[in-house]
Amino acid sequence: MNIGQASKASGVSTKMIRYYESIGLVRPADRTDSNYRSFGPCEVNELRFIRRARNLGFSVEEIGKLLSLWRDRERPSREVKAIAQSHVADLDARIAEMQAMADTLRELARCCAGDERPDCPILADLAEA
Amino acid sequence: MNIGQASKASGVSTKMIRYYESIGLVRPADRTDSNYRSFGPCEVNELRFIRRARNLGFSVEEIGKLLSLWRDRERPSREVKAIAQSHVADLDARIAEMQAMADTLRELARCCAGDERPDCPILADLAEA
DNA sequence: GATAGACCTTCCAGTCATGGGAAGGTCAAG
DNA sequence: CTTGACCTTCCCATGACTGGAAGGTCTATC
Repeated sequence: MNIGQASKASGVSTKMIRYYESIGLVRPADRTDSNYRSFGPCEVNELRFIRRARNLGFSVEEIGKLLSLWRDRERPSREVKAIAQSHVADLDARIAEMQAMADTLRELARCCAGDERPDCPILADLAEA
Repeated sequence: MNIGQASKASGVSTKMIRYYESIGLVRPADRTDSNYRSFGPCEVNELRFIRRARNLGFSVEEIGKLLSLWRDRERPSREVKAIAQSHVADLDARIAEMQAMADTLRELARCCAGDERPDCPILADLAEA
């Protein structure tokens, strides 16, 4: 399986596969005689794992930890849960922050006529708040 | 007023003031004989405006539009409202995305014993979903 | 007037995860 | 044997910053 096929099978772009290898997130792939990367089902599974973790918003650093726990059949689930929970806390904090922004802006927009007149509470707020 | 004082008065770091100037978000500041930037109350107000807009999550590009509308006393509030509403929609979309991630992870973590045993629904999900 | 240290200047590099593209090697089908 | 679809490495760009080096300037004190 070359990199293009591994990409299709895993849903990770070829660019990203090379990048993950370059930063050490995955082990360097085997090479064919002509220096092409060669992937087996095991490597493709790892790439899929990475893609799913990215879809859940984990950083590459967190994924590194999750991967090594995944590879370790003796890992305590406690460690995985801790990473997940800290990530959830992180997500929640960012959600709350953005929610506050959206609420403020919605309120300002609600008070804005939104017509041809220049009076605008949104700009007034940005200028003087 | 030199850049350090303008920074304190506006809450925008000196690095950022220079950056905003370099990308053309604000007009190049006047210079003293010794080539120091010189700011008046008007420029400081613009910087404050920018800081508040950033706090509401507007991108630099959006802030550029807001600034030029702010400078234009004849602007129709419609245009400002449109920018604000499109930004709110953007925020809402990102919030929904992160909320979905957080919900999924919370559910997975809830099902994870989080003890010394290796069985972990979080890793199982990442590996097989 | 010398010196210290707190400013200022420009420029260059790094962050994070990713995409784009150039220059060149390899492979399979026609 | 050519074509075109792969692959390789390399560097560059993104957005919105932060950090630092090298060097000029200002102000206060000795």
